[in-house]
Amino acid sequence: MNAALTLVGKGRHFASLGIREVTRQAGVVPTSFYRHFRNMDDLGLQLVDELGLVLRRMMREARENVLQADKLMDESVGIFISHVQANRSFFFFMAQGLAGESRAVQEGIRSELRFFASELANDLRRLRLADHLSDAELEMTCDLIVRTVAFSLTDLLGVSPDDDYQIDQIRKRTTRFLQLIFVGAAHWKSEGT
Amino acid sequence: MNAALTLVGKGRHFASLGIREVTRQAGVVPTSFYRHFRNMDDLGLQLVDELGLVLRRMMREARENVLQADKLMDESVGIFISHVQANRSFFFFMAQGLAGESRAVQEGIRSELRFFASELANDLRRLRLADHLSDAELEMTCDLIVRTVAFSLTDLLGVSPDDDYQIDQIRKRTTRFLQLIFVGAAHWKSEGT
DNA sequence: CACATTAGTGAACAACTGTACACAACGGTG
DNA sequence: CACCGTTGTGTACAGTTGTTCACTAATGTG
Repeated sequence: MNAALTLVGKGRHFASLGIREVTRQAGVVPTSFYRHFRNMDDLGLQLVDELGLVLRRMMREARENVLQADKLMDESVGIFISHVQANRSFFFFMAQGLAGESRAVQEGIRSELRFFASELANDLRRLRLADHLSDAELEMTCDLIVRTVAFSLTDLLGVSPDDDYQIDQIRKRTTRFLQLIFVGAAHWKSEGT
Repeated sequence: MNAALTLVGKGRHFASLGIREVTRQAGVVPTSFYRHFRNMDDLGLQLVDELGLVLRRMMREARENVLQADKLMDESVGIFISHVQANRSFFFFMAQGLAGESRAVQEGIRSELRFFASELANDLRRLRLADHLSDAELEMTCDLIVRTVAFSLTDLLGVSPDDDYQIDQIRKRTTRFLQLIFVGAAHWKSEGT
């Protein structure tokens, strides 16, 4: 699994990896592959599970560090970006998998994102930051937030990890996106639908 | 190019396609490939160009059909969805390419999206729907809109094209996302930044 | 320690891959 | 018609692929 991630981190697409290639990178003979996985899709599914752990760690850190509501977004986006930097290959895999070739992997990642969104909704409720929204409205908002951040991932993975300037641009842009969404959510009811 | 698109439309990932596979699908001998493309990346780049045309057609249709501002979003999302249905393979390619293996293709698609966002900004200006926003703010809003719709693409491609119920769900959700963003944009200034 | 399970090995296979080359059919222009 | 640039063909080759099988090394439990 590490070998596959390494290759993905080097710019290869998961869908184009072969068994021999992965085992070669792992420093192991091709046949060993079958001791652990039935095929590449299987490997992908197990990677999705590990990806879930990575996302949960990120969420926990965000929960612990976001104390005042006014810095919520700056902090969260910052934590997101630092986790992406620290687990670049995983996030490459995630970005690829969303439109990947294995339906199962695709569905797995999507379900991780849904879970993330619903956890986020819980947190916002808990912090009493969305009292005027119904459950459905809050869920929609969180869904949009997660999607927006997930799309920023594509930007983030497109620039070199050392390019601090570009990364900062992405952070600012993402933060403004979230602010815009929050403003929308804050005034949602007043518009009526 | 059609052969490659066909394979992608069948669920294959572009990154995993080989020259022989594509030429086989095209009903042509492998060596013929080199008469038209240097390698698969080259083919990808030319597909991006064609994708640009598809997007432009879609934009034109939206411009012609969106007459009253109040139905703007319903109409636009509807047009988007019908174009996706009509050019499913192209949009598969686009979704894949965003996190694809060829940096050039990636950049090409991203630039198509940027262009789309800036055209959208022009249109909104022209319709006098964003008079209270500065150019930069409008651009940000349109960027977010395009991203949101692009992400919905992933949802749309994940369900069967005949599953009218699910497609309708996606349309409604996407429309609400856009409404939320518009509400945010409408109240943006008043919040201050 | 002895034993059973798990992880890794090496050789082998047919099938497939990208690419090179010299050659043939085609289509339009003079 | 003759000519030439473009597209397509057939053959060839070395390298890679997924998967199989019988084998050995490592591991942890009684």
